[in-house]
Amino acid sequence: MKLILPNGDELLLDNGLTGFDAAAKLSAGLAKKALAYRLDGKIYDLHAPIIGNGHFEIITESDKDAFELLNHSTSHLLAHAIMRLYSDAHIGFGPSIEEGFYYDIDFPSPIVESNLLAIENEMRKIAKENHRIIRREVSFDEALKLFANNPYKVELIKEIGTNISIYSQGDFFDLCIGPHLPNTSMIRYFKLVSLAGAYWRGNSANKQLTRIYGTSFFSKEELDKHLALLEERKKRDHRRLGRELGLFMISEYGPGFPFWLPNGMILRNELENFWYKKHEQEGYTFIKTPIMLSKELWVTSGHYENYRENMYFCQIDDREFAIKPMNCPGSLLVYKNELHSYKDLPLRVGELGLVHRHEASGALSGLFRVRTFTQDDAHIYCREDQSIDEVVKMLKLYDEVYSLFGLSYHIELSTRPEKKYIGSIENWDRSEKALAEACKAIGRDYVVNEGDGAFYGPKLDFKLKDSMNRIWQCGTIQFDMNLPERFDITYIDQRGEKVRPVMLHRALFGSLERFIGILIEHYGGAFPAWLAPIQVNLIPVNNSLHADYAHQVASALKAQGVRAQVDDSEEKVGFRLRNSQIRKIPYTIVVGDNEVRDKSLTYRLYSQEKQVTISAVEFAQMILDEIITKRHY
RNA sequence: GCCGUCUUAGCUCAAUUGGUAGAGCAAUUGAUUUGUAAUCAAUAGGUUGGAGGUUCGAGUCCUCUAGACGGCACCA
Repeated sequence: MKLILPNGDELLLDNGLTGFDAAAKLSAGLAKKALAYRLDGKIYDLHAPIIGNGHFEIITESDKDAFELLNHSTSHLLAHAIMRLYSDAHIGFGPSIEEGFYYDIDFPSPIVESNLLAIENEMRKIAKENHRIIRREVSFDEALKLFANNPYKVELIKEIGTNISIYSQGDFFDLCIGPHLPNTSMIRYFKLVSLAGAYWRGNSANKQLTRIYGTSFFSKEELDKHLALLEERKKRDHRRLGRELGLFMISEYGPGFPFWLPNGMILRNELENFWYKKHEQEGYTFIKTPIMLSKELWVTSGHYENYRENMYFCQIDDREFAIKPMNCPGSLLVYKNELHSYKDLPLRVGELGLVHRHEASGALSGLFRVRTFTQDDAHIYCREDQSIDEVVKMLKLYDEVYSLFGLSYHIELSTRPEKKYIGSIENWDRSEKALAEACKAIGRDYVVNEGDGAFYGPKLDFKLKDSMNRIWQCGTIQFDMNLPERFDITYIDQRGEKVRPVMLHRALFGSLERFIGILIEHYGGAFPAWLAPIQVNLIPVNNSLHADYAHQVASALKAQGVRAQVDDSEEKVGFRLRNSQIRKIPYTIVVGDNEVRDKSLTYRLYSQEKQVTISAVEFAQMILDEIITKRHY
């Protein structure tokens, strides 16, 4: 066999030799560190004979796929330990995931978090027993016999049919495609993190199994670092910061219905003002449609038929009303309120619309998933030939806004569902192409989410990461091939004929609530000045000598729109400074004799120790500039 | 909605095998007037989420219920 190494060298091997042999031939040192090998992009176990020629590489700890290999093998180690401790348990799926691995297990009686330690200890024991991890292929019948007492594996075997591979280590074996590490002793630094329920095969009609999450690393340092990160994330949790900073609260009298507190309102209003201004510049007009509209409207829109279960209803006199779960029908009524000419298009109509949706109780989570939220919605009515341009405009706007916050995101293009869709395939193809072309036009990559479009049209979704690395959909751009028909909207073209316009739905923040939740975690509560509830906190050293000056400065700043306050409580400077830091106020200013004498200010930034003294006038200029440009200090 | 865990003062947490609820911070009051992350003292604060049950006795055990948390399912 002729193998091409990463550095371009060639390695000639005899037939039947394995990855181990190749690694040993390359260098004894490498053989020790080898985890698996890669041949033409595909990963194989070290035990596996190398078959064929191609690009060849030994995978070591530094390889991009090493983490996945390790964690997948650790999930097997977990299953091994479970089978030793709970011989009547049945194991399901056990893959590696982004930050580790999990294994779904059907326990005859539930286990609790405190059991994890014993399982972990058993895992360490097995790892040290130094078992070779071996792959072999078995026949369908043999596989059925091996897993006869595990209904989950039997189900899988029946689906796989042929070429069934199993991995074994010591007395444990599992149905698995692999690849795996060569030996259990390579698994050393891991931790079982949590316990949860999960439906077998992700289907809520199936039984719920117990999912054990864990994470595994090649060194203690990496593991410790990861565990420290988990702790840090807890500190940044927007629910905690929301309470500590007085941004919002959620009462048990209104699960999923957040209350906005004074500090949170400042942040929210700033965001809304920014949103209005930005969209005005982009040629949008604005409307506000009623929160409650007659049921018939929702029958017309199709929401009653499709989403009745998640809508709130009420009765007024003898008529049934629904609280809006979406803004589109309202927007369409506005569109139909007058005739439109082709000259009016594109029509960009924005609405910060308050919607209510009955989300499942178990789905609620802080501001991320709520039952009432404000969509920064807009509907664009345009001619078909304008649609790509419109999408390009939006993509640029989205990119500009997300970048302003320093948020990273990725785009997903969701295409026509296999069955549940309306409209012609031809229309779908055209719309999907328009979205894809718009992305290409601004050079943005996107992931295709096959068949994940809404029933009425394809969409681009913008996914942002929170501090827990959880991905949340925020922005969206959607083609709608349903509502224009249902509401029979038209415009008059050059020839005086009625034509159906293209309707695009879009939201940039998605939900203001969710977006603010993400911002809170993203900034760890230390907002840039333009969003900070209090921007400047002045601390007079001696209240009877310096407070007047502090108030003068504060008034001057306030007159220019800066949110400044004076903390002249009867406390030591150190104590007031500490409070200022805890509240994460961007600028804390201490004024004493020197400042009063020189008409200057000595400030320090949040979380920084450096003190800077400048004139009061200069300071005002500086912070105003920072606020206007929305810079992060 | 489902699986599991949890709920004690505004917050963070204590309270032996069931024996009748404590601390720190915050708050209030008083003293202190302070130069870059916690001045001192006093006071007040709780039907232990709610309802029911077992028991001589329940924060602790049981049942129901509400809410929260970690996931899963869902997310127009």
